Amino acid sequence: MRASQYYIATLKEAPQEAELASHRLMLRAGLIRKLSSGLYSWMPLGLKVLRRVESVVREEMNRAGALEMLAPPIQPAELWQETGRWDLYGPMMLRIKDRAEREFCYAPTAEEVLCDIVRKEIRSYRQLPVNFYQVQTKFRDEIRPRFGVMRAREFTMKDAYSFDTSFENLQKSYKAMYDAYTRIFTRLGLQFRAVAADSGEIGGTGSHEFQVLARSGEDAIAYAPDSDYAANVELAEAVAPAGGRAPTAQQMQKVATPGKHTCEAVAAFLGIPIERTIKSLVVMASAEGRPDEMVMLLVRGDHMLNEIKATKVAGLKPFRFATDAEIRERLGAPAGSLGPVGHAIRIVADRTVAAMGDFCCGANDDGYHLTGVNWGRDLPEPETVADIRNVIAGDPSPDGKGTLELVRGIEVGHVFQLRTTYSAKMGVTYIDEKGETKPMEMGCYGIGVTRVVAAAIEQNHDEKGIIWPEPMAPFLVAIVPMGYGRSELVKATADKLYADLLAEGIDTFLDDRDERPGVLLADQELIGIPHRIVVGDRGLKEGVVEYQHRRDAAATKVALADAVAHLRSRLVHGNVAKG
RNA sequence: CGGGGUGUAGCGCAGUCUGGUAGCGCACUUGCUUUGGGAGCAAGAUGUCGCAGGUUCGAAUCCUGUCACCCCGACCA
Repeated sequence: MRASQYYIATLKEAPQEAELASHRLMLRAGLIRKLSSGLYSWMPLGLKVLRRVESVVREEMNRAGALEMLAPPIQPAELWQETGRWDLYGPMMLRIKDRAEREFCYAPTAEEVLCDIVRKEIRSYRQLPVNFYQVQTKFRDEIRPRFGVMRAREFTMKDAYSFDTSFENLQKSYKAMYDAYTRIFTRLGLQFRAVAADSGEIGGTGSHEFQVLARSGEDAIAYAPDSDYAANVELAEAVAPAGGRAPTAQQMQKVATPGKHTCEAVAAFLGIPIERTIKSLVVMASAEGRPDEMVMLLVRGDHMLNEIKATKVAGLKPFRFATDAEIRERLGAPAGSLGPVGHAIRIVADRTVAAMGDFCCGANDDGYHLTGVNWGRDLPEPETVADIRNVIAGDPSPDGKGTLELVRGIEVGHVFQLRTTYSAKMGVTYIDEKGETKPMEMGCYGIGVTRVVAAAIEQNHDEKGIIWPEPMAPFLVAIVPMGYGRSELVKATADKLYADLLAEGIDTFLDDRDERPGVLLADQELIGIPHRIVVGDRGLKEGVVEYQHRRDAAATKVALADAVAHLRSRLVHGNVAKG
């Protein structure tokens, strides 16, 4: 492609709304433009990147035996009512009505539609397994869209749905998708990790997320460097401390802690390690049909409550944090001075807390804390002991191999074993060898295609701009002539090289714009085409052009005659294709 | 939804406190010069100052309301 026939939409300065590096660079490089909150247009250059990502995804999905199809993004309410998700999905779902006042939604996902297709189409075990996928626009009316296409409301998702005759076969399909995802993200040149995940509202049993590692990631991942354990912090198990309960050495004492309302402040004030303090969080649980019950959750002072884990404790689904007024009324003290001693509300202690001795907690008296507190002596043993905290770096790995480290990640893919959650509700059945009707075992598998683009930039950029991994680069090679409009020799050489590279099947960009060299080079670095050839009179005098990879610190001279061969040797195998 | 912030030319911003008829840089148009790291000179075009109402002789500026967008928290590919 020649720049003069293309649309280069680079910006010197990014619009002020963009904070994150990938968002700024996508706007500056002219890949996307915002239409409205969470809605983005993909400009020609950006779309080219998106299409390249899609093509890798398609190739690997097809290779794994999945079949591409396409379902409408607008779906009738009735299907969603069958699974109950019309009500469950809430405001995230964009609902619309047609002229006859019939209700529809813009699909946030497509389990129902695929179930509907399969229940109508597939009758026999002989037709199974099947795995249908599509690359389709989804809409989720996010509470807070942000970071450009990273968390947009409208986005492109590759979603796949597998149907099997048994759990065992589902696991095979699941494994095939897991492996396909691994190949996809590997091929795209991303640093990522597959991690065990919470399956969330979508339901089902097993689930893994594919997380691109990036400091700016919204998710926290725990992994064990000494093993292959990796899990989202939402899920990562905090194991009970080894060695059991700490021995008792102190008497319980009430001490004044004026104005100290956080564990950190209390620990510093009393001169004790924060690991000896306990944080008391008060929630209101509203289990079915019963009035709200106040429950106190205890985690160690330096630990964080994990709300997802806490929700899994019996009787706590759902819960909300108690208001200050509720707390004062029942416990007679404000939130910063609470503790489990001396009242009758239900206590849920984190495993670590249950193993503590001589600890420090609030005295339920403003300005006072208790020290030297011990379970069984100063207060009853906790009613419930559970894992309700986030793991922290240094915690033992749940698989017993070494300790955990934490990194941040961007979730670009998610695979689920749905089992028969949907198929049972929607009557997605088949007839087995014995003539019996059974629900199909279902799996679903998503990749945020548009998010992959943002995540790749997040992981591959420098102060000058984007550095595309070759498999998703909009072009593989950029020819930057110094004085295309002034030097016949430069023009002729650049044109010839351009033609030669195209003839080799190498998707090449020739920047033939009548701009100053600084502009061309700066744009080039911003756009991030991986390989660059500078053609100038200066080099041509010696019969050379300059080659530089976007990651190289400096250019190297290459004889003009060898330029094409040189590039071919630098390109990653398999990436040569006409664009 | 709670907390914070911003809306002035395509983009980045000043002007608002202290009302007086809208400005800077980049980009854009024309011409000349320049040309290996975001050019120089000259001339030019571009604004319902987010929207609505109010106060005032006069409002970008003060008041009231409203909308949009962004950032921090709960949701997700």
